[in-house]
Amino acid sequence: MCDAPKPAELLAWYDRHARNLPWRVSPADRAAGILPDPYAVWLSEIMLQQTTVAAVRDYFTRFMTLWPTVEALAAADDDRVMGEWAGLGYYARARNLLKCARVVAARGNFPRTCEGLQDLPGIGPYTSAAIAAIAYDLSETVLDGNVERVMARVFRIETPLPDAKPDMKARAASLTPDTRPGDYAQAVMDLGATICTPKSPACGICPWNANCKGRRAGVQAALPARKPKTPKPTRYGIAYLARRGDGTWLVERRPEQGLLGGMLGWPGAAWGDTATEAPPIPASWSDPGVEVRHTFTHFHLKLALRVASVPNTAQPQVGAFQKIRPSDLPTVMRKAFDVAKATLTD
DNA sequence: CAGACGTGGAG
DNA sequence: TCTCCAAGTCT
Repeated sequence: MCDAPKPAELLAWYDRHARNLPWRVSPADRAAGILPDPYAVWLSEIMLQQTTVAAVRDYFTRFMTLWPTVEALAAADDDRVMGEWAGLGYYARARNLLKCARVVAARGNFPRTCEGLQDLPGIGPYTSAAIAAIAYDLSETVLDGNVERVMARVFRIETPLPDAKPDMKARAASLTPDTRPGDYAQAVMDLGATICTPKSPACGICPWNANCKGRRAGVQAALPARKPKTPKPTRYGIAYLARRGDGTWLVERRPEQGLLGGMLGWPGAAWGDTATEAPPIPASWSDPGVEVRHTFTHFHLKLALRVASVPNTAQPQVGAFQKIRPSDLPTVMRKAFDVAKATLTD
C-alpha cells in the first residue's frame, strides 16, 4: 500500500524545519495573520529564478536596502540597477525587473491574481503562482525544478522532462491544499532543496518517505529523467582593456538584446568560431598571455586579452572611458579586468 | 517549440 | 577538469 503523500504531513515538517530566509515570513508569523510584503516576495522570486538561495541572499538584502519599495525601484537609474545585478546572471531578469517595477508603481500595486501577475514582464507560470501563493495565500500550484523532482519521485514519473511537465503539474495540483497554500508552496520547495536533493536524497528523514513510489522502487535518485542535452560548442573572442593615466577604462554598454544585454563590457568583435582582432583605438596593445575561460549556458568561451595604457587625450571610436567598479561588471568581464589590472601594475 | 540566456557550488 | 543543475522566462 502506498497512499498519496499528505500535504498536512509536509506542513508539519515545515513548521519545524522552515529555513529562515530574509524574504520569508515564518510559519508562526503567518499563522498569526502576517503576510509578507508582495514587493519582497516578487523581488526574491525573480532573483531565485534558476539561481540558488546562497547566491541570492546578499543581492536581495542589498536591493531591499537600496530600494525598499517598488516605487523606489521604479525611480532608480537603469545603469545603477544593472550594476547591482552584476554577477547574478540572466540579465534579462534585471531589465524586466525595472520594466515590471515601473508598471506596478504606475498602477499602484501588484495584481492580486495569478493571471494578472503573469501579464507583467519577467513573471511566468512559476513566478505568478509563487507570488499568489506566498504573498496572498491563494491556493495556486508552484511548479519549479524542486517540485518537478519531488513529484517525479513521489509518483514515480519516468517520462523524461520536459514532456513530463503537464503530468507533474497535475500531480502537484492534486496535492495543493486550500489551507496554508503559501506555507505549502514554500514547504514543497524547501523539501526539494534540502531533503529531496538531485544527487543523494535524504530519504531517511523525508516526511513523505512512506508515501514515495520512487523510493519504494529504489529508483528515486535517477528521477526525474531528462532528455539528453546538446553539447556546448566553444567560441573565441578578444577583449581590449585600455586604461588611461587618470585610472579610467574604456568600456561600452552592450545592446539591450542578447547575451549580457544592457551590461558593461570590454570592446571587441563578436565571439565566434575564431577570434577576430578589432582594437577600439590605436595603442600599443600587449598580450598578457593568460586567456579568460568562462562557460555560459550554451557555449564555452575562450577569451584572449589585449591590454594597453593610453594617454588621457585618447579618443575612442566606441564606448567611453570611465571609472570602473569591478562589481558592476558581469563575471566574465570582471575576470578579464582582474587579469588586465595585474598586468598593468607590473 | 527548441534555443537563448549566467553563474557558482557540489560531486 | 568536467558535468549537472538551481525558487524559469522569452521568443
